[in-house]
Amino acid sequence: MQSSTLSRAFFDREVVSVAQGLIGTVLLVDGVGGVIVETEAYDRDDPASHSFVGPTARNAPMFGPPGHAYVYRSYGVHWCLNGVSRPGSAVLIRALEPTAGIDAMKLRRSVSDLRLLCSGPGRLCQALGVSAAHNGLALDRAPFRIEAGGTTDVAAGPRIGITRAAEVPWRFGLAGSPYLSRPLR
DNA sequence: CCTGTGATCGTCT
DNA sequence: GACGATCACAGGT
Repeated sequence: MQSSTLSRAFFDREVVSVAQGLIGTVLLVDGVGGVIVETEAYDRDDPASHSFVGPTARNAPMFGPPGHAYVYRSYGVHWCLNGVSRPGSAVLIRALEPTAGIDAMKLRRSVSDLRLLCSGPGRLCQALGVSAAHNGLALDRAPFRIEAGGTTDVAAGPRIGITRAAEVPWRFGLAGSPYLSRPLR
């Protein structure tokens, strides 16, 4: 029996609900990945969001159809993966609990500690091999796969690494998971 | 455990 | 020309 995968309709909802709902699902890229344990929501009218300034070349996927990937480069070094929700909104995937393709992830990251494999948006993209080549691709077909999971233990807190709207509690995580990029009290 | 800092480059001013 | 939705490492507590 195959696990059900998330449909486009899942992403065509209010972005905060999507961010919360992604916690506990399984994200795979070419079969490599794990359980999503940390996300952040970014909205169209959100000063911290890349979409706040309106459509640009970089944020174009955020204004495209729901259920697609928005991948951007962070600090000139790292890649970060988002799932696009309604126009101008997206969910940043911040951390996974590694479960599939662990050897491949260790090789890509040159790290053996499971807790350091996918605990951060840049780290998980490196572990899963996500790059600009994935920008704009649909999340419900290869190489992506997101399997429905679900959890009831979602905690919230302020988002990380932003300066504007820093107090908005749109960071979500699996409470107590050792795979969070940072504790979520 | 915690804080500070350099790396590095695309994007927008 | 400035600034990041980050990471790794160094050093002090």
